[in-house]
Amino acid sequence: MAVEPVTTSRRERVRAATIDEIKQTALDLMREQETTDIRFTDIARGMGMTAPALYRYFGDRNELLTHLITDAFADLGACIAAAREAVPADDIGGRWVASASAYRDWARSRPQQFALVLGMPVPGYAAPDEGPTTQAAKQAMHELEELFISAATSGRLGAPLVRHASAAMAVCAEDKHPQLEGVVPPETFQAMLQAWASLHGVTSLEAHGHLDWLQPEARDALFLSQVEMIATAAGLPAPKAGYGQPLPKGDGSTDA
Amino acid sequence: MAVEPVTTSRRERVRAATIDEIKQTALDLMREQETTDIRFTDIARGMGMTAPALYRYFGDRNELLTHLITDAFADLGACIAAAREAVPADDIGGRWVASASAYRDWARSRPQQFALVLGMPVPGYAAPDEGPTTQAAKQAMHELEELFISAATSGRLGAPLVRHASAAMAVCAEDKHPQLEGVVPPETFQAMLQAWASLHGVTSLEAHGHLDWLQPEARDALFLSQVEMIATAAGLPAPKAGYGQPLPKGDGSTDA
DNA sequence: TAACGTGTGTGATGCTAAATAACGCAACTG
DNA sequence: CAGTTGCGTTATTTAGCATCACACACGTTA
Repeated sequence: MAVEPVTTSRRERVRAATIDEIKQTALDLMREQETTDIRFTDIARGMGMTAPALYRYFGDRNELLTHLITDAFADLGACIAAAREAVPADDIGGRWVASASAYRDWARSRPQQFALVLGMPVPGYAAPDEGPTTQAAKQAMHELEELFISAATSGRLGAPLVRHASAAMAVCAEDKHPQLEGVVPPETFQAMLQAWASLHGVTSLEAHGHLDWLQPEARDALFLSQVEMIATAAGLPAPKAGYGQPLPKGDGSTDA
Repeated sequence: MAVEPVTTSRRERVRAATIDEIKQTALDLMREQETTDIRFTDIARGMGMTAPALYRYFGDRNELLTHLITDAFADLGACIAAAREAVPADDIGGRWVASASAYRDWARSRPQQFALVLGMPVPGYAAPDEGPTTQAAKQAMHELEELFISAATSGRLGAPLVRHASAAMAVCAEDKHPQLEGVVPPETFQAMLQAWASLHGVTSLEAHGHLDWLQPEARDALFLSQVEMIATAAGLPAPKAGYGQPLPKGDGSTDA
């Protein structure tokens, strides 16, 4: 930890801090106003500045949103990873429940950011081609893949409920994970995608308010039973503590 | 079919046609521009009118969007129902595959409308309290419920993969379907919600482009295997034709 | 046939917010 | 102490939502 005097100039550090403050203010406004449609004017006023000043830091509104999206992906991935690592490595089922709960809690505690990354982006927002969003989405999902890969390599992954996979699926699996040929069969790859989709489905419905007619306890119960269903269908072992309680929550501490 | 001269005046009919044209133009623009953020100016120009004229028909942009949302719900429900009814009533599994495929096809063929009803609404759009959207969402989902209810009442619904449901879930189930107490046990109600969530998940990921990295054939395979997984987990019988082909597609003929 | 009234569309106008331009200020540099 | 660079400000332009006052057209009524 030697002092490196010139790697980052003072100006650069101040600038980085300002950028962070802009992004944080934008997120705060999103939560306050319950929308992803934030105004440069409001962000600036929230910081005691005027709108044009923000253009020194972001070329336009799209650029700010793109940064928020990539940050959100990284944060989601970090939350999932943290929740997973908080459970002993030999408790695959426990790690699955922890990861899934982190996914849900992240979405519930930041519905706007969730919409930003996994819903339809803000109107007028055009994702850059070969966008950071796509790449970052893969990275976030990789945290879930990690779980399946370690389960498979340690031989603790049972056969999925759907035991057949098409040739196209096998090609895609091999294309995506060439190093896992033979270790993770196509139907397991398929089951992993199913798990992601099902987890995303229940999370998405809840985050967007489509389950509001259920009592909160019933929503919790639905989520846990969904997690159990997914695990069973994917061949993941049961958690050692059972499916009773949501485990330590990965709440919003790693916020972008 | 007697001629009823005065029930709807000529003016009223012309007005209704104009309203339909406005909504259709708005939907066309959404598809063209691939966004839910449509401008009154553009709608008007597309009809050879000017923007202020639209305010004769809709109080403001929100009101138009609300109508589009409720229409979309009705259309989604109609597509699902049509696909379901196209399969013999005794082929529960076939009806499930048809319904799920209709759900997917509807979302794929109208990604903007899908985002409108089941994603996060347009920025700046505030859903009316006790909104038509919530009520219409229930109605659309009822088309899926219908399947489970008829399966259960005819005794062709097996036990779900997750055989236990919490007390809160049981309360909600009874609260929602008081007439089905005893016929549809809480764990089946829970399994139905799981099925909806899982179906929505894979559909949502695909509609929003998060599965674009898969080959189209692999996406089809993933969807079908997901449908099979859901059916198995929910206790629905297998379709008589097997899970091989997507069945007659409920494509976009009932458009709003 | 002529006057009237309702429904409908238009141009003019206000407002808000994104984005740009031109200018002033402060901090570091030699 | 002067020059450079980066940051922030006050105009200004542009675009779109929403409202207003006015004009036209159609159907009705005298």
